[in-house]
Order: sequence, then structure tokens, then C-alpha cells
Amino acid sequence: MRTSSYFISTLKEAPADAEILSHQLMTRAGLVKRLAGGIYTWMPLGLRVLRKVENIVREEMNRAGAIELSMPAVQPAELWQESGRWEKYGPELLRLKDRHQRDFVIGPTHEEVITDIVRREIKSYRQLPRHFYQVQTKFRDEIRPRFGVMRGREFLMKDGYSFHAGFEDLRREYRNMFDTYTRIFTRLGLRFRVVAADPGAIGGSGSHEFHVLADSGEDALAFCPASDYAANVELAEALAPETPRAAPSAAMTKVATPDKKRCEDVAEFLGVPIERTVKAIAVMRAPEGGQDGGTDTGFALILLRGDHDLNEVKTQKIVGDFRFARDDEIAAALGGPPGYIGPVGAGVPVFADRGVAAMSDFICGANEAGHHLTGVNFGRDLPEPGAVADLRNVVAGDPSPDGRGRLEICRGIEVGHIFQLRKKYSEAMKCCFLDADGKSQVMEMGCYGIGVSRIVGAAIEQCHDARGIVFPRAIAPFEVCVVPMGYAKSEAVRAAADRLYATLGAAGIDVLLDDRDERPGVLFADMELIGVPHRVVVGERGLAEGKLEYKGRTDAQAQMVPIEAIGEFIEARLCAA
RNA sequence: CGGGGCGUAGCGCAGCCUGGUAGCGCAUCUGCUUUGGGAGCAGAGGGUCGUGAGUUCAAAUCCCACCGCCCCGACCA
Repeated sequence: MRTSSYFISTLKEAPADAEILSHQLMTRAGLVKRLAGGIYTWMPLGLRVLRKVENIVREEMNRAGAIELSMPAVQPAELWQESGRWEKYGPELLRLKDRHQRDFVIGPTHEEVITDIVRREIKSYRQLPRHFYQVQTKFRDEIRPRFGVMRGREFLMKDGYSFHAGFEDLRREYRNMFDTYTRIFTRLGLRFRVVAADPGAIGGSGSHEFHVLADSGEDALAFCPASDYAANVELAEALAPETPRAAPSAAMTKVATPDKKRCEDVAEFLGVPIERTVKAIAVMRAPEGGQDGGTDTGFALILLRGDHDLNEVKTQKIVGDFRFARDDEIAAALGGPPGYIGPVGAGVPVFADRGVAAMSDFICGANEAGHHLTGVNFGRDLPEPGAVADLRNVVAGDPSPDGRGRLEICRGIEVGHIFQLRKKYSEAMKCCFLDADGKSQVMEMGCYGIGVSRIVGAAIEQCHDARGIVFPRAIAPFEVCVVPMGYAKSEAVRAAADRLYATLGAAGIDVLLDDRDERPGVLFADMELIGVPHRVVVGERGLAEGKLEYKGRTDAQAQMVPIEAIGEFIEARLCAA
């Protein structure tokens, strides 16, 4: 490709609304253009990258035995009503009516459609297993789209669905996909980590997430260097403390702690470690929530050690649907203002984290403005908590749940997720087959997603420098650029550049010849911004010595290469990358 | 949806407080010069100042409403 007949549209300054670095770079490099919140046009250069990602995903899925098809974006409401998700999915599901006032949705995912197809097509165990996938545009009406294409409303996703006669075969395919995804992200040239995950709204049992590692990632990942344990922090279990609760040794005492609302401040003010403090989080439980079938609703307190953070996913599993209480609700229930609330004498349901349950002589709010209690002990100063559970996020240094070593935390961007759905959809939608005995059985299902457009953003988030994007070779819009110094002016430069361009192109290399009549600085800056991994500069200076100048995108120094050797040199570089 | 911020040329911004001819840089167009790291000079084009309704002789500026966008909290590839 020649830039003169292509479309390069770069910006020196990033638009003010792009906060995250990959979004700024994608905009500056002209990869995408925003049309509306979370909705982007893929410009020619960006589309090249997107297609390269897509093709790698497609090749590996095909290699793994999955079969590609393409399902409609617009789907009738009936299917969603049948699976129960018409009600459950909520406002993230974009619904619309056609001219006959019939309800439709724009598909955020395709379990319903594929299950409908399979139940109509597959009747016998002889036709199983089957794995269908597609690469398709999805729409999810996110509350807050952000980070450019990384959390768009419209996005490109590879979604695959497998169907099995039994659980064992589902597990086999699940492992197959685990290996396939590992191959895909390896081929993409990204640093990634696989973690055990919470199956979340899609449902089912086993589940793993694939994360591109980046400090700006939205997800926190817990992993153990000493074992192969790795889990999303949402899921990672915080074990109960090794040492049991010590006997009380201090009397409960009310102390003045003016303007000390946070546990950090209270601990510092009292001159004690923050690990001695307990924070109380006030929540309102939804009417249908609760372990006891829904009678115990309304206000409740959740207790965590002062230095720990609430894990909302774990908490919801224990206390049911909940929201944080408003200040007026806290005042009504406890009398004390936020910042000074505590469980002593509260007379409300109390859920304690395992860590808190093992504490003695602790410090907590006194339910009185400006005061805390010290030397507090369960069983003496207040009842034992109504429930003790793992309610907090793990932190670095916590023991690994597999009992080997200690956890570390890193951050990642979720780009792939595999689930064992089991019979969640096949049961609801009566997706059955006849087994060898002629008996009707419900199919086992797995589903496997890759955020294709998100990968582009994640790759840039992981690979960039001050000059712009540093694409891995596999997904760079062009692998090599030829940058002539004075293409319009110098006959010799033009001839040499054209020849090199033809040679590299003939070798099957994705090469870009920047033949724009611009100053060298403009050409260099643009090629670096858009992340072309390899650059060959053709200038009269070098040609006089029979040489061309090569520089890798991340190289500190350029090097001169004899013209006759450049082809081999580039090939070697491409293979090394 | 709750809290915070911002809407002025394609992009980045100033002007608003204290109402009175709408500005700067980049980009674009023309000409000349320049040509190995985002050029220089001269000139030109480009604006319903987010929308609507008010106050006023007069509104980008003050008041009200609405819309959009961005950031922080509950979802997910």
C-alpha cells in the first residue's frame, strides 16, 4: 500500500474526551472515530488491525474444530422470553419494536438463537458434539461506555457455543477451548494471564477469564507465583485467619475521635495498627434477598477489618441483593452518623467477614458522632455475628487458597471468557436429543467469548511508548514501512524505494510505502504513531554507499544495511518479532 | 441512575467573573522559500458560541429548562 493512495489521518493533539491512553492513541492514529457514546467507526487503518485479530481468532477456532456461522443481530423477543432473560437482562438489553409493534432485541449475545437452531437441527446423540461460532457485532446498552473501544456499546465479538451429550464431553471441549484461547493470545503477541472467574449473569458452573495484562486494566487479578492458582479478585477466596480469636484482654471503652471517620484516621489517631479496627458498612437488603427466604430484609451491617475492602460479588451471594444505605437510613437505624457506626448495641443483622470474626479487643464506631469504642469483643460486648463469611477482596500477601504460597495482585483487561453453561439454556429452551437408548436428554452446553474489538484497545494499552503505538507484528496494520527521503525530488530515492516496496510486497509482507510529499519529520512521526514495527529509510545519503537504513519500532538506534541484503534482513527481523 | 466537570472553527483552548465588533495555536486552501525528525514568511477560507426560553437598548458572557459529552460509583467480551 502507498500512503498517497490510502487514507492516513493522524492528529498531533488528542481529543479531550479520551481519557485512557489507548483511546487517545487510537484517535490520534486515526484508527477509530467516535460516532456516539460507545459507538465507533473503524477507519481503514483500524479496520486492518481489527481484521488481523479476527483472522487469527478464526484460524484457531477452525483449527480447534469449531464451525463458523453467522446469526442475526436483530432477534425476536419470544426467544428471550423463553429463556427468561427478557426480564432478567435489564436495561443493558436494547429492545425495539418493528412496524407491527412486535418486540425485538439487538443481540448482546446469542445463546438463545444458537440454542433454538440446535434444538431444531440436532436430534440424535450421533450428531453431537457440535461447536458453532461466529464473529459478529454485538450491542450492549452499557450504563457508562468508556475507554473507547474497550467498553463500547457496539463491539465485535467472537462467540462460540458447544453442545454435548454429556458433562464429560463438555469438559473435554472446555479444555480444548482453554488451549485454543491460550494459542490465540500467544499468537497475538500479548502478555496475558488466565484466571478462574465468577460465571456472573451468563450462568453455569466452571469459568475462566483471559486477561491482557495492563496496569490500567479494570480487573484486579490474584495469582500465586508459588502455585498455578490464579483468580479474578471478585472470586479469589480469602481464607480465615490461621490463628483463632484470642481471649478478651481489655475492657470496652468509649473514646473521643473527633473528625476521625475513616479507619486509617482512627488507627493513626489512637496510635494502633489499622488491623485492630473494624469498619461497618451499612446496606439495605432487597425484599427478595437474604438466606432465610426473604423475611429478614432491610437494614444490615457488614463488618470488615479496617484495611480490607468489600467484595460485592461475594457479599451478594451471602446477603442477597443489596445497596449501600443512605445517610438518613443509617441515622434512622443506628442513631449515629456515617463514619462512627458500629455493631455494638445496633440490634440489626450483622454479617462479619472471617477476618473480623477472629478479632478480639478491636476498635469500631460507637454509633455516636465523634466517638469510637476500643477493646470490643464478640460474645461479651455484643452478640456473635449472625453470619460469618468471606466478604472481602483478597490483598497481596494473603495466603493462596490452595495452601501453597502467598497471593500477588496484578491488573488486567478481560478479553476472553469461557463458561461451562451446563443445562441453563438447554433446559429452559428444551434443547434435547435422543440418546443411544432412545431416551430424550437435555444437552450440555459451553460458551466461549473473545472481545475482538476490545483486544485492539487492550493491545495498545499494553504496547505503546511516548511516540505512539507499538503493535505486535501479528496485528500491526502494516508490518514494514518504507520511508523515502525526498520521494518527489530524487530519482534515485524514488527508484530504490519503489524497488524495495515491490520486493517486500512480492515476499508477502504487509508493506506501506510512505510516498507523501511531506517533510521527513512528518513521515517518521506518523509511522511511529500508527505503530508499524519495522522501518526502512531510503535516502540519497545511504544510497551513495549502497545502503538503506533500518530501525525497529522499539530500537534505540537505526542501522545501515546493504541494499542487496535488505530482503533477507527484514525477513529475519519479522521472524524474530 | 446518583455525585463532579465541560460544551466557543475539523482538533486543542482563551474570552464569561465585571454584558457592548468572537479570538489564539494546530489543521485546511493559495503563493514563495525550505527539505533526514511534526518547517518559515505572506495571504485566505471556515462559527446558528450545544438547544430552547427569559432578563436587557444590547447576551458567548446573567437567569431557567433541556440536550450532549467526560470523570467517579452498581455490569461485562
